[in-house]
Amino acid sequence: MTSAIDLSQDKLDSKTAFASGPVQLNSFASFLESFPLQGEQLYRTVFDRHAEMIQTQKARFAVANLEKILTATFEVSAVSGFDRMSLRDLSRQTGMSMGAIYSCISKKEDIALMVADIVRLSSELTQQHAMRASSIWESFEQSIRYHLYASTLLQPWYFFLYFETRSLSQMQQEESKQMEWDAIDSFERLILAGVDAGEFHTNDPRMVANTIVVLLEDWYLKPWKTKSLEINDEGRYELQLNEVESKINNYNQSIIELVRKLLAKG
Amino acid sequence: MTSAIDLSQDKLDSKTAFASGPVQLNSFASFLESFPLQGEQLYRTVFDRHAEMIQTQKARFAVANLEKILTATFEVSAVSGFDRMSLRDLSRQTGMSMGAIYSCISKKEDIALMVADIVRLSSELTQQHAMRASSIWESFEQSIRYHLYASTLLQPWYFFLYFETRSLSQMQQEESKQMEWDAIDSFERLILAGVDAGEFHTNDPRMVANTIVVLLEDWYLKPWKTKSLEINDEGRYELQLNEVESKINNYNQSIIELVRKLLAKG
DNA sequence: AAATAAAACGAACGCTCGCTCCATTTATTG
DNA sequence: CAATAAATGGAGCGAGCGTTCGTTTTATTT
Repeated sequence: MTSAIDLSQDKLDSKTAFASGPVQLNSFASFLESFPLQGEQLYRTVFDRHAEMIQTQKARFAVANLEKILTATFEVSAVSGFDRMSLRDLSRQTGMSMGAIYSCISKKEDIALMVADIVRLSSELTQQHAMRASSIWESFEQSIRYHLYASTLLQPWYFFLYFETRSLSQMQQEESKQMEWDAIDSFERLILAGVDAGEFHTNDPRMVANTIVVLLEDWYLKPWKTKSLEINDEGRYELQLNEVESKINNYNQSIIELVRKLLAKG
Repeated sequence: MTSAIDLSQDKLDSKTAFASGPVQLNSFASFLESFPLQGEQLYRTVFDRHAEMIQTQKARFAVANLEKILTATFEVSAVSGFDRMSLRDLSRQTGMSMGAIYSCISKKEDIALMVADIVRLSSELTQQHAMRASSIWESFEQSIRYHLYASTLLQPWYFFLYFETRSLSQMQQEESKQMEWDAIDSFERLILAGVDAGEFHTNDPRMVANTIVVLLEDWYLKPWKTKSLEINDEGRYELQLNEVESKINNYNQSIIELVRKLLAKG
């Protein structure tokens, strides 16, 4: 299903994994066909980037189990928090034994580390993409769209990192904060470029940049605001892809309109 | 110091406690002189509203200890989260024995309950106040100002509730969500009234309302964005009141400007 | 000053946690 | 088929948890 660029190799080098073609932003559907961090590939990436802490050798097994573990983690800890989730809960929820779980991780904290790593990777992809646009305004639109698409697809991951940062080491916590700074900086730079080019006008570029970032966060932190974004039992969006597509478009359009007003001249 | 409307009674009825005079919004300084949920009065309110779960009888003792407990809770759990904070941590931080702590609470969860209750109370005060303004625009300004003042004074409380909701019961979690809905609804109603009156124009009143609420949340969730808002050892703002005053004014002004643009006609 | 009540103390209890281990069974691979 | 890897499932470890309670200290009243 979906993209399925399955390279079918064990221990794939993580750097080459993202040399895949450019991500398409015409629609969420085309994004799904080109974005690498999803489905089997997503968990394979987790496996590749954390091989040293994983005892299971064959990617086939590890990938399947990592999917179970992470999915269950999101389900349980969205309600009660990561700290309150015991590995016995996790064992029950995944249907795996403690032993099986501990052959995919070396300690509980590893789960949080994996999530943090993937979100950071996804954010890097987002940042990289933004540099490709031809005009400033297009760059704006693409960047916002990419943010929305990626954080919709990886919503539980983004959500988890935001609320469970404090389960990570201080250094990791700082890095998460830095991700927000980077996002704000990046939008601010765009705005300043637009002001210099005479396309925009604003007295407070940082405030506008901050507003955008905060609205983008709101999208994945409070999915209940735009309801019915629940995923089905298999964690797929396909069944209601049209619906998701239009929700994203609406929210995207709202942000764009808002930014347009905030940066209007005169 | 500060307001000090000390009624010096035990078991004061909680409802009469907030019949105090109207809250002043001319400046943060005048807000501090009129807002009831601060200093001794704040902890007395906690005591009054949770007397049934508190063993300590004399308000004098309970109030002093509640202050220690809550202050320490904010300090510890801001770093490591409420779940990771053990009552032994709390005992160390407060200098109180386990027994002393347990004569102010009946179980750990009570601490989170107390915080949730105060934040809800503060939000209610905010909502009530907004109804007093004479013009729509004034109502806007007052409401935003009140939000900023209250959430600055009670920053650790608001912050704690946001990040530790999942330590509460499902019902309490729903109530917290409802608080956000109410805030958005309230701003949306103001906007719609302004549109009807021909003062504002917008295609998406809810988006504007949501943006305001999210920016107000950002203020107390990410104090590091506007730095140097740290309170001193005694938890007071007085030493740098001028600085706080101008930070709030700046942020308030930024929001107002933003809203003005978003609701501009033509 | 003595008597009474309230508050503070902190060792101890029962329990759950993260984590390990291992004999056994099941699946995969050469 | 033999050899290797994965998964099972539960017993068990020590640590640390929230909570209790008999005792001691402090405060208040008589």
